[in-house]
Amino acid sequence: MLNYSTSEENYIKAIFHLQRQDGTVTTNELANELKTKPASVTDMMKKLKVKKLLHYEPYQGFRLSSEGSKVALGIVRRHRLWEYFLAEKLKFTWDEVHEVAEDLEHVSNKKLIDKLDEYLGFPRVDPHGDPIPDANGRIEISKKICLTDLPLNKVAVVSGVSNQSSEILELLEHKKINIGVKLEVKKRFEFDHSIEVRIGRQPAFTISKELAENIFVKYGSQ
Amino acid sequence: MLNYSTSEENYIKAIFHLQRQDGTVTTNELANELKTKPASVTDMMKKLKVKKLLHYEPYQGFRLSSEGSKVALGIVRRHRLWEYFLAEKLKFTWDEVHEVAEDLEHVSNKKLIDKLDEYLGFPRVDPHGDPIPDANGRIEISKKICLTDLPLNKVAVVSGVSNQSSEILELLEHKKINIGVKLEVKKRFEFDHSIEVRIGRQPAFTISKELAENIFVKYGSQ
DNA sequence: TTAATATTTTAGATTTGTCTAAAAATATTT
DNA sequence: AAATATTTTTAGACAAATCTAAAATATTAA
Repeated sequence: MLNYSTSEENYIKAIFHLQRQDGTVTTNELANELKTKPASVTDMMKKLKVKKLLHYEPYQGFRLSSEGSKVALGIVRRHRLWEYFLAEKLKFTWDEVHEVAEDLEHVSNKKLIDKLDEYLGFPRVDPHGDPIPDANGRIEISKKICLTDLPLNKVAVVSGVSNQSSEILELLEHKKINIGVKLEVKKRFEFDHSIEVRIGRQPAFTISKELAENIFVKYGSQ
Repeated sequence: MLNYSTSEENYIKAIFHLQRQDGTVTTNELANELKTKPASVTDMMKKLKVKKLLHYEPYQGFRLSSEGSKVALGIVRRHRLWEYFLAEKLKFTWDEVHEVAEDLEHVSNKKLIDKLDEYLGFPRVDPHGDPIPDANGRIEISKKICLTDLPLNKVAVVSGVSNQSSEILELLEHKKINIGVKLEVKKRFEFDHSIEVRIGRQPAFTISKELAENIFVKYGSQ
């Protein structure tokens, strides 16, 4: 595996994350994600195409090649292992780890990362609940979990409802909770086990324990 | 404390290490140390002078300013803490840690480093025996230690002899071991506790246990 | 103390990654 | 389908860090 610059790695990682929402990524999406300009994105896309890390034809958007995906999985692996280390060993809180891991992930010494993995006991998910790719780049397909078990502030995609009655569907329709909707749990109330949920950037709203028990979501970036 | 590029940090660190051998560092010395060209060194020296990290007049060599020394101590702290982590926690051998730490040292998040320090139990020296600066940049002045206790391959400076007899002085003179001479222990022999010593790049030679017990050295980079 | 040699600096070029402004291509609206 | 708007790309510039070759300065040796 060749070595890539910090900048190249950041582009690859961003495409990797945007890809699984769409399938192909656009220039503006990527520029927005990386807080850079569209012209810079085009420049970099040409470079990464030459290096065979992605599929790209002018004006057609881009998608990682299988080599590009391998590279991305390596970066994601480093990022998430460091996040786990920071939270588990150094006692950072879960919301502080991402920023620090953004820097550590670019140290790409394979032996370092594999030994870190071993030291940490081969963790399967990072502090946000995202799965950690193994040394061969394999990542666990995220399983369906009940909304009652979703960690706070973890974006997940609604993937199923167990009770199929018309009553629950009426309620789901009213709350605009459909299959494929991305949401996160903002708060849990001990009193009645109700849950405060937010869809995208809309205002949060509350759903009952009964409803939450019947909603299943998937999370994890792949 | 401002943030410096990886390249700037590597120059600052190299000057810091070369300084304590001489006092002022020359363009060629630094180019050699960093495996770069003299012209590149001059370019960087101008930049670091503007940033007030060093004292420099054309053709006169350079020396870190007090601000530059502070920055250098921060880099050395990060480097040595990571070395300690790699050896102690990840079970790297002492000769592998330097290379990996060269990359990790450039992640300059103060909270990360201070928490790492705490996690490691505030170690005083790295796996090569070099002292680790504390969170305020204070570094332990290295104490005299007996040549019998000097770790292998650790360059140290001869700073004293306990037995002052003319017999020992004759022997020391013959072996060219004088105060200020830099040497390292290459090997210890269990059989007679004799020690193989090397001065600079000259061929190694052996000294007896009796002699070694009377030679004291200082080590640590400051 | 000059002449030869070595060191250091300058001048100008190159690479990487970024930017702005303008042009080209694609999408959307009326 | 033509006009308008949006997106994407190109062209050209710039900063950081490096290099080579030539010029300036310092050191050494005759």
